Amino acid sequence: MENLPLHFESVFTVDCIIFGFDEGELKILLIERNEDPFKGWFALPGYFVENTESIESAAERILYESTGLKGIYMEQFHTFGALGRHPQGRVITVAYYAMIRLTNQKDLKPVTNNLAKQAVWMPVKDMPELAFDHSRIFRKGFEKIRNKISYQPIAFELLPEKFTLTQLQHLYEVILNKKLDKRNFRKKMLAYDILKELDEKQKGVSYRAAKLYKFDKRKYAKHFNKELSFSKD
Amino acid sequence: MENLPLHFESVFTVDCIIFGFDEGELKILLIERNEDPFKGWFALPGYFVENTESIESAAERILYESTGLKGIYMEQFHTFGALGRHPQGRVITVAYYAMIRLTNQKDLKPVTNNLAKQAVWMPVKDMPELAFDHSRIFRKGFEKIRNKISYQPIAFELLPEKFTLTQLQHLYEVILNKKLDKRNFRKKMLAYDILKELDEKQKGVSYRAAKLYKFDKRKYAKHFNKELSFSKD
DNA sequence: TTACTTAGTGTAAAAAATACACGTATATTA
DNA sequence: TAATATACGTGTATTTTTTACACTAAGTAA
Repeated sequence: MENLPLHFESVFTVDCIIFGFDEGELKILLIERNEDPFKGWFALPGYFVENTESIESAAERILYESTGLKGIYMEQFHTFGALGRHPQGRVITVAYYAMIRLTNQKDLKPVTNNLAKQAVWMPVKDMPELAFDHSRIFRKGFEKIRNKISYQPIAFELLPEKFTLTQLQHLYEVILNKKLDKRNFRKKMLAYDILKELDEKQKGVSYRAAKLYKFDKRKYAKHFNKELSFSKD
Repeated sequence: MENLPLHFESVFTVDCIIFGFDEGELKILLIERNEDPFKGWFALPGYFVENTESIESAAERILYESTGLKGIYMEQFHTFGALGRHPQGRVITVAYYAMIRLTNQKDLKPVTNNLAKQAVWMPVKDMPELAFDHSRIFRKGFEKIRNKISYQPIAFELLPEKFTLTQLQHLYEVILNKKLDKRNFRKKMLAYDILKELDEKQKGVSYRAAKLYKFDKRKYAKHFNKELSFSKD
């Protein structure tokens, strides 16, 4: 640390768009701020990055502290550093998105701490205006995902481990905000060859039960030449 | 600036991959470092971001200081913040790429200053190992471009203002690193409807001269719903 | 005028995306 | 146990996009 010109230092943070899918709705995790500035406003979960951790570690830590979850698909999508985005001074923010499985929502206890009065799962369609420039960050991240999902199936982490093709289609429809054709959707999804058909059917529905499928990471990696995991910076 | 927890400050910089296309080769601008660490190594042009400028401004400034050019297509593509990427301490780097027109290369005087002994246009195919983790940054940026160009025509800034379709095809071939079919390439490129055919032919060739075309920003914006310019963070 | 070099062009085949409808299985209820 | 209601699961024809492929035309140079 001897030669670095320290007068160039800036405060910087990680903010996270944490997506969940519950009751047929796409939701994101927001905290309600308990401190000025923007006291009482909703904001993306975020935190300062320590000088002893990588940015990914910081993002993982925030995800963990916000949801108690680890090992989640997470992707850095943009860094925001406009002047004036924080009223108290220059702050650089690296933004990530993550997708998590909301089925055991009971296990997920959104944080309450001195900064956050409460944390809530907010349906994307009901999003209020957020603190700082977080609305803008959200829009940019959401657009990225919408874009990406069109050519790369990345949404499985949002579903329960076992899911039906109809559930998967509903998820796509919510993210893309349009109706999809059932037969074409299934054809295309199966053609990706990344799903494993199970010998099991869904339970507890009052109509013909659908087959369950699992996401197959091995096949995914084979076809998309990518691991579904953190990238190392 | 009153309440920000300053002990979270980090040093951070912008690095730039500046592409040029010259003599049928894709090149990037590198500086040869004149200072430790990595004295004598080649590195991406980069600099510290001041607390009084946005990240984009810093990137523009670096581009200007490295090449004397302004108003160039530039895109942020990733932020690198691994521990240990700088031997003297924690440094966060926001990476951009830019594409510039190398035809008036005489006007471009790569910087010489105390940090940089010299600046050179290095053919991508001859890239040496770079200082810090710059090789990795370069690979990531190059991959992004290669990816993007496949579905969005962004390479015009590399060509002279007026160019032939064959020149454009050569550029694509160099970036994608594969031969393309002439008829299919032209068909597809013209179908984008972003080129303006000029009433003019190339000069000074010892064979049949080809028609010249111009990139049409208006049409581009119309089709891709995007301005070819800086985004404001 | 001839030789040389690149420009410029079309069509057929294959692959991918889209549009579209009905019989089947299961649970519920009358 | 029969009727009803609900979502399941499937195939084909059409259109669009992508790919493969080769020759004549124009201009320069000798």
